[in-house]
Amino acid sequence: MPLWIQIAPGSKQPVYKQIFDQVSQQIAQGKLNTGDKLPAVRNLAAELVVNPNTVARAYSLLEQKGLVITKTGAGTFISDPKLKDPDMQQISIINDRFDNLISQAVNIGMTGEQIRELFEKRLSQFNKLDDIHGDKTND
Amino acid sequence: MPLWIQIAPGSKQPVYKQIFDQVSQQIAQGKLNTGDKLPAVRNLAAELVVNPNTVARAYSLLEQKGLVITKTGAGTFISDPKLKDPDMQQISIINDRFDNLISQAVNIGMTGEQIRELFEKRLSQFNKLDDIHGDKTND
DNA sequence: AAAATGTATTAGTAGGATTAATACAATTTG
DNA sequence: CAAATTGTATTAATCCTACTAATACATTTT
Repeated sequence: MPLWIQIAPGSKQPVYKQIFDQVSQQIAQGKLNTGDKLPAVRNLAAELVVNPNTVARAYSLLEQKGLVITKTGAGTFISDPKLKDPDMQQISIINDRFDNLISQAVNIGMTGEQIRELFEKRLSQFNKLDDIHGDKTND
Repeated sequence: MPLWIQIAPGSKQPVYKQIFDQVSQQIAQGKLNTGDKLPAVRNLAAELVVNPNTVARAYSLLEQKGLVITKTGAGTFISDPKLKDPDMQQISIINDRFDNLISQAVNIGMTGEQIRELFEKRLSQFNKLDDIHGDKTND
């Protein structure tokens, strides 16, 4: 029972995200280490009194972020520690760049729709390349 | 009858945004010029067969973006000539920035869907500047 | 004062996000 | 191999937010 997770009842955050955040945090804090096994989805679900699917969704997100590796029948395990915090830090940098870019676009008079069109056009250039990852597309 | 606005019935875009976009565009194209008066909210609403509040919201957005000036009792007028003719050079700079940003995101392992998710979230934050209306921020 | 205009408040509606119910698939274990 | 354990997939119910509507109010013009 290495896991200490608490769900805030009246929180604005969805439950699956609360689980995701707390596990992420505990990995970052070193309370969970590579190879550690997370509770089975049904077990954690029972403990938190939520639906197993909600836990499964959190685990799925964790795997998507590279924080854990899941093997059906075996369990869900903390993965390599190298992919952890830097990822989140990078994402917040990317968010800032998006804000800045959108702000510039708005300033020259573009509407949200026009900005989105531009973005989608550029993104489609890259979509071919990320086929290599994209087998777990369940959002 | 200076205004030519069409509402797409099955569009994904909300009506108020369609109105906003089309008026913006007509300003950019020079079909509407500083000082021109927009139709009264009730008149345009009747013409488009939508609720007056929907038109009012579009006008409100336009004012928020600095494109028009509204005076209760008088009407709504085109204001600022700054945002005409969206600058193509600027747009190509923005395209470059998008490429660069997407490239960075892909490099840290994000999928196209994840990048789009981030982008949409930041964009919606920008569109959510409706707060100048009233302080009914009761959420 | 009356008419014309935009504004504010409240309520109803639709669609997406979240969670739940249930069945399925893969792995482990005795 | 068979049963138990684990994660996955599919579908439905629920909840929440954004949008639209109905109505009353405020300001300016005439």
